[in-house]
Amino acid sequence: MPELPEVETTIRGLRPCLEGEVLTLVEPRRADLRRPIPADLRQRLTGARVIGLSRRAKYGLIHTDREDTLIFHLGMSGRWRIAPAQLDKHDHLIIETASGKRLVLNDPRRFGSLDLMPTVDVAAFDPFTRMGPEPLGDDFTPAVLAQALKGRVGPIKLLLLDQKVVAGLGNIYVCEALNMAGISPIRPGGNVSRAAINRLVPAIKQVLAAAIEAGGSTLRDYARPDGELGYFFKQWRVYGREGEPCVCGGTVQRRTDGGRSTFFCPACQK
DNA sequence: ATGTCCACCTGCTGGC
DNA sequence: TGCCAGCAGGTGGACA
Repeated sequence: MPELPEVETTIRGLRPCLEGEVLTLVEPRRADLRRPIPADLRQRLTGARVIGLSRRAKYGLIHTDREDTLIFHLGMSGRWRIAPAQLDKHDHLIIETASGKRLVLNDPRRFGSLDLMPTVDVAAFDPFTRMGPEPLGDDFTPAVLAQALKGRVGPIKLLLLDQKVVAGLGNIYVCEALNMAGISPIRPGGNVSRAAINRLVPAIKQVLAAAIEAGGSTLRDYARPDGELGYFFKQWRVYGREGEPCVCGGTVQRRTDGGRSTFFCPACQK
């Protein structure tokens, strides 16, 4: 579920449920996920009004009129469920609003996180202080990426997964963008030509934008009252397609880099 | 600073 | 049918 496009569509899906709403119940069901859940979360959020929701990289932010911001990360398996028929054992946070909306944060593997910061201090949230640019922002340009890759010897695939280089990409979209740009995942970062970087930056923006588009429709499915989980759209070119044809006519292969699967086409990715 | 390995956790699938 | 290895969209700490 959760790379940048999934977090973005999650935020868009949560907005109609939360924006302008007063939180009447905020109930953690356990003390920790990846990190401890702030002990004062319930006290600080109950009675507050949500004034806005936003996203930074793969983090979702829920801002309240008490000058607090709830920062959530979905890890590998996190998702929000809207108006669930009943609680699941991995529902770790329950939120209810004055108008009767009910949401739960579900995360079986518990690699996600919940943090609460004064809104004015959000930029100082530790993970944010080390992050590179938003890939969909105007300040993520070929020149900026070229500077970040300069002199780096690690494979480009792993560098794009490094949130300090660019913030929000995950395993799927890195594989997809490298295929779109015709760049080998194992090419050393500093060895990616400027022409290739000029293809890579728009490829990243394009694949993320297309995924957000698709994610929007899937989230509507996901929010259905019957709880139908039809949200796992796939129109990937290489990810999960080992042995299948690439658009170039080559065959998609799979390898392991940094302990994670890489899907790529050796015929067109150089 | 950079690169590499690994731990964190549950659930699912495929092979025997 | 059961068991077990392997794998899954992420992050960050330990170590060379």
